[in-house]
Amino acid sequence: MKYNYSDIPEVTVRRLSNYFHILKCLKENGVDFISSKQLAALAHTNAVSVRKDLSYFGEFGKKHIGYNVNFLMKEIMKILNISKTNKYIIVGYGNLGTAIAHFPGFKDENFLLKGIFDINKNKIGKEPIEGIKVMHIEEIDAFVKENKIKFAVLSTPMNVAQVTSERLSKAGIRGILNMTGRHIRVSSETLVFDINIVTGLEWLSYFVSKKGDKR
Amino acid sequence: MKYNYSDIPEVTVRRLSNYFHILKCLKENGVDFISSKQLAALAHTNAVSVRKDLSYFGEFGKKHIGYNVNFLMKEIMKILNISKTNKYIIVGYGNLGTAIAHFPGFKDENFLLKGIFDINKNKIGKEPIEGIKVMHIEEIDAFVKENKIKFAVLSTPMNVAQVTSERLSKAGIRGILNMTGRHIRVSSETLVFDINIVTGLEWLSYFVSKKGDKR
DNA sequence: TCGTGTGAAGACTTTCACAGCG
DNA sequence: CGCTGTGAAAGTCTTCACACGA
Repeated sequence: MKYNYSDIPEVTVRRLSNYFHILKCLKENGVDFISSKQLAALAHTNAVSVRKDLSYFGEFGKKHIGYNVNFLMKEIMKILNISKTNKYIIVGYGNLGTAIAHFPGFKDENFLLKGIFDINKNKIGKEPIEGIKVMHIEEIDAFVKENKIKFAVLSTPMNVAQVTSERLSKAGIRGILNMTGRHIRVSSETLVFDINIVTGLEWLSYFVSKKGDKR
Repeated sequence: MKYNYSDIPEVTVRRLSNYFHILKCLKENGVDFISSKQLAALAHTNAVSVRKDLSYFGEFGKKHIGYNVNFLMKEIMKILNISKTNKYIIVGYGNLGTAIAHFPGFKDENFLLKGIFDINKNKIGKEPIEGIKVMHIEEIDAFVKENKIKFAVLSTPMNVAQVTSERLSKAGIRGILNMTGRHIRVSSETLVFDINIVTGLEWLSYFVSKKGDKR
């Protein structure tokens, strides 16, 4: 069946990214085909959910056999718009920025780091990664426009999260991955995805303490 | 009205953690009272949702006035079970582990780092943070039991994520914050919260590319 | 038989609409 | 009035049940 993009649940998109990471892992281990049931088990969900999620975008499976791992990966990449390289920058090069710059997940997934920005004089000019220099934040605007950068990972200290995100939005950044732990408000032209590490522990704290109560 | 814990939406718990971070920020800025509408604006949601979320746990607001920031913070801390200190450990002390160990968000929120574990001989024995030594992963079991640690942040390389998480679960860890980017499967005794940075960029990639289509 | 794809039913969440109270 | 708390309606997402094909 054919769906309109507006019919597609948000959660589906997030799970798709999940499936993709699992498929990548399976491919590395030489798995060629996988059923919705097997994929579901690995993704902590259920088979129908997997099939439904995929069915929003097309019919990728073969009856009796399941899904071709490699083919399904390529289809998900098309859907997520990661078939071609997406350039991104890191803004705020402290511990977190360093971790992200070296995180192996990005390299294999067509996200290409193009620049790092900070305000610390001692960091600026250094080249922590082959070909990637740390630049002063004043240079962001020109750099983003010249290199047509769409995505930024925001890893500055909390107290400058808001002002920095506004600058990114004005420079033309279309998507901000906000890891500062502070909420930011930007123009509706720019999308924000929040990753808050502390929230993760709080969620665990709640559910661990509730275990034993009837559910 | 009184609700059973099983009636409470999962999303509500996650938003609660959000509200809490915002309230903390407001308190620092000297704000004493806030309406559901104001809080909603800061949390990227709407007023009814804020009130409904809170109403699952009690009646914390004052009509005509709104919510007392300090009081509401304390109530949310009770709900999330973070009124008393929660001890946690970091497992895998690479770039990401380092970033988490120094992340300011944890300290102010009653999450107390008690130990760091790795297998790298050059790291073991060091004391990167006052009072916190890096220990060998072999020591985890004894340490967790002796110090009654419930929570662990998993920041090892992907290829050892599964085996390490099993070890944590066996040692008695009740909640794992999984930042490895790999899916892990552990006994149902242990809860897992996944934070995958790459998923964030993929989500942004999808929605940025879909902007302009009717929604 | 085994596994996909999918309308329809059911469950869960959000939003509406309004009572209640300072 | 202005703002909270909450049943009920609307909307969204998940699960059921089954058609279909290898």
